Amino acid sequence: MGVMGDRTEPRWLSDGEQHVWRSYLHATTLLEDHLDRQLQRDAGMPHVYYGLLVQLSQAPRRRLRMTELAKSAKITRSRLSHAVARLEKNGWVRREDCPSDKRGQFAQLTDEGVEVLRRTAPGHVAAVRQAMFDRLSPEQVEQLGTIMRVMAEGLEPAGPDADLPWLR
Amino acid sequence: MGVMGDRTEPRWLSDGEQHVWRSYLHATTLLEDHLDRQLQRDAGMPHVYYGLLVQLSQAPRRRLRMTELAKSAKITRSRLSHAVARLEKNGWVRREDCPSDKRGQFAQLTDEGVEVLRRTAPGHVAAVRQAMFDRLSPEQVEQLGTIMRVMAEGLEPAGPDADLPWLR
DNA sequence: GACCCGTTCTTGAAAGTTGAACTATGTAGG
DNA sequence: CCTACATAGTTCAACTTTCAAGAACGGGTC
Repeated sequence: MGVMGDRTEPRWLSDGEQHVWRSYLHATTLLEDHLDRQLQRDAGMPHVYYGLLVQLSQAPRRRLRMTELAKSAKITRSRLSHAVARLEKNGWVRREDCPSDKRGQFAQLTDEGVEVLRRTAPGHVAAVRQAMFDRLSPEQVEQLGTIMRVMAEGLEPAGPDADLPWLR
Repeated sequence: MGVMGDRTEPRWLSDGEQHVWRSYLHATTLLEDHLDRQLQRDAGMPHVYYGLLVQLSQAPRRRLRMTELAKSAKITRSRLSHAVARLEKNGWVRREDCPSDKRGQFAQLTDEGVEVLRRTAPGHVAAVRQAMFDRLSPEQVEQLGTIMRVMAEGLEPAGPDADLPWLR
């Protein structure tokens, strides 16, 4: 295969593959919408913001540097800045200067933030369970885990030659 | 289990389940981000908008009623209105009045819209293939299809008692 | 017709996201 | 010290999404 200007017919998806792809899109968008609405209603924030609180709650001293939080939540620093600003207004997160690096900021989960999680986590887990784990057999759960890990490997940013595909 | 005010300890996710859930979130967000960027770069629109053009391209006379298009793309009518307005500005979609129902509108794919798809579809398919089908075994693809279908069933809006869970 | 109710689609404002530009700080080399 | 460059985080403008009205039509019923 040439690197650029490849004029050969692309390898379209087979009928089966198309069907799987559509099912994938269907299910993932429905689930993300469902969780977004559930959390917006019960916790007053979108799913991504909830994920930020969860990350913080599991970090030592319930705080993380902005960049680390962005990486673990797989969002841009820009997006995180806006998100933390909003969560700060709600009183769920507090910013703290990093003593060792004056550029740095910690995002720290407040007690109120912990309380929000304590109050809303059960409903969220129930939603996840109802949509996924209560409907799949143990074998399917295991298969799903394997499949998702494989897919993630191929998409890992800065993964093995991720930005140097011409070297493969 | 009580219907409301259930004070029993919620069924938290097991370690294995948590791991699968994280892999799922990780993979799906990475893939969606990847496709969004790929299409924004190569086609000048986000993934959802691209999906709208695809739906239209497969419809008879390359047109659909707004509500049907919204349903098949699983987005709200409001969102679709804004999206079609944007696609119309690009010249890729045209609105047409419905003769039989004066409230109705058709969204019709223009020749330019077809051309955009023709030009960008190969790259998009390649991205999907590279992220999913080239990395999974045929068995895994089949497993994924089954799993996604099962999950979608449980999330289907207006599905079996979807909004009446207390009757189950 | 007049009324009511449901459906179709649009609109406007607020919230969220993106990518690029920008500030401030750290780090390495001369 | 000074320059050059990298890193951490924010900000701005453009764009997208959501939510709550709202405008217009259709299909009854009286």
